[in-house]
Amino acid sequence: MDLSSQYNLVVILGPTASGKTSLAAKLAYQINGEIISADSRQVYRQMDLGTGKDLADYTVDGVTIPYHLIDIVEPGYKYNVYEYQTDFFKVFEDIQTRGKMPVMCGGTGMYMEAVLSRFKMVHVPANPDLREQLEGKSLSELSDILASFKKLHNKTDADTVKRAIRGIEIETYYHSHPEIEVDLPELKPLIIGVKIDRELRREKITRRLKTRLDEGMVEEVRRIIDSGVHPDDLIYYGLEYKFLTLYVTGKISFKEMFEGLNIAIHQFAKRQMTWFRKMERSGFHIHWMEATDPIDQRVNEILKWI
RNA sequence: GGUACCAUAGCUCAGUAGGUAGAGCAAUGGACUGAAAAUCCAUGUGUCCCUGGUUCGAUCCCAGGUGGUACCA
Repeated sequence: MDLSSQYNLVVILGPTASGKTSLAAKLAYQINGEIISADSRQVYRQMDLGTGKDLADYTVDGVTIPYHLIDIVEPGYKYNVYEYQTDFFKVFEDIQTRGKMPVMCGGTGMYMEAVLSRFKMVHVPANPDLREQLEGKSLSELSDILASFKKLHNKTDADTVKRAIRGIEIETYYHSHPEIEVDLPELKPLIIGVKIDRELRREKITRRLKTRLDEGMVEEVRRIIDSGVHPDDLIYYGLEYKFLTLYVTGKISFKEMFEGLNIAIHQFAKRQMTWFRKMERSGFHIHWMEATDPIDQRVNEILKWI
């Protein structure tokens, strides 16, 4: 009997600093798998230390496990859920074709859910006529227009003029193409969650932040800015890139940067857990495992389920 | 050693004409469909430093302690 017939995807999720990458790599090594990253920031090239890429984690016993959707776009670009979903399924089918097991690993809840819930998302091209028509309207006018639609698809936050216009654009497209259907592959996922005690998680985050600063995280940000990426674009990536850019451009002191960033990462980890709990409530079964349990023991346990 | 000022939430501080108290930050819970490491919503938190006095009643007034800060010696 083919063991891989029960599941066609393994998912490893968890908050930042839970050690999910090493677990995913070790597991992939055992099951002839390849990793599909689900991280909205590791898609960017050059943003290594700040996004915690830890590429060394993908090497197990001298073998480098193939990984995907890391280093695929340039800093400054605005990657999004739609692109992620498209890229994911492309890679997913490719891995399947080659007879290997896809292992999705990451902490970006919305990206993972867009895949697991197979959100209906199609390419919506820019609509120049519509954009011209909406030009000059205030945010509240745009919000009213957006609200007047009987929502078919788009539920994005319309908190800036640009996003509101894009929202209207997407909504308009869906209304004028009601026949559109998306055909996504069936998923039979085994979902593993790595949980870590709250206090331990905070300690690890702070320790890791210090290490990465020692390793040159400030220089990395400086280099990216020098290469021509506008500081504002970097700030919008949040966390490390936000606080380090503010520090590098002299807006805040080192102390303010360190303390503010440390707190922000703690808050981020909390939000990640909120998302995972919601996924459970909405019907996804997550097998939780303790981050502090020996990694081989955890891998063996997962192997039993597969 | 003397003088002055201070002591209230995890932190920084406000306040009570004497009726046991409130902001910001932090923390915690939640939302999330095209920037999601973003963005947004909700919720607490207390020997008001200690002891005594005045008072129906003291976190607040008075006295003494203790600790801190500044200046003087």
